[in-house]
Amino acid sequence: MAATKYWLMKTEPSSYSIQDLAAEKKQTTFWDGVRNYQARNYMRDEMKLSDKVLFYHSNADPPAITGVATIVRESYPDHTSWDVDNKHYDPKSTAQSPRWFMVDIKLEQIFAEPIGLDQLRGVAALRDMELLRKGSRLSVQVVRKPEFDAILKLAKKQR
DNA sequence: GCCAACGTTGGC
DNA sequence: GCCAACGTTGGC
Repeated sequence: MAATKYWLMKTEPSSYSIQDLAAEKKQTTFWDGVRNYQARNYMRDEMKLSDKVLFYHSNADPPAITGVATIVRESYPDHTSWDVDNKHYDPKSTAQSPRWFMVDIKLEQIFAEPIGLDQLRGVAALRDMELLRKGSRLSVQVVRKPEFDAILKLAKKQR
């Protein structure tokens, strides 16, 4: 069995928050709307069942990691990409030849307190974390295991 | 609302 | 294939 990989996925809570995920019937959702090739490639090629995902709220006050989810379905075409009424419609993507892909995630835990960017920046173990790099915009990012562990530890400490 | 940092598009 | 113009992201 392949080693568990760790990821971070961004969402604007005004469009979809971790509370929305918690309110889903089975606390699962499909991660639609990604329209960036690198982020797509991560989802399509590298995300595997039971990989862990840090759930990040961007454009929030404060921007913060709010919990953890896990991959419960590996990549399949993002059907919203050929839905003309969808906000993320892409005329170049069709059911016959899909351009965009998504995965399903399931909520594992909501942190008692969101871990804000400020707090993350203060942690030595996270010095090289992609999220904290200036100009880091990618909505699906790789997280190293030591980084993931450090964040879980922070989440525990503040309970 | 500003704007730096990116990614994409399209003329050449 | 270059690169200017444009659009988007996302912290502040």
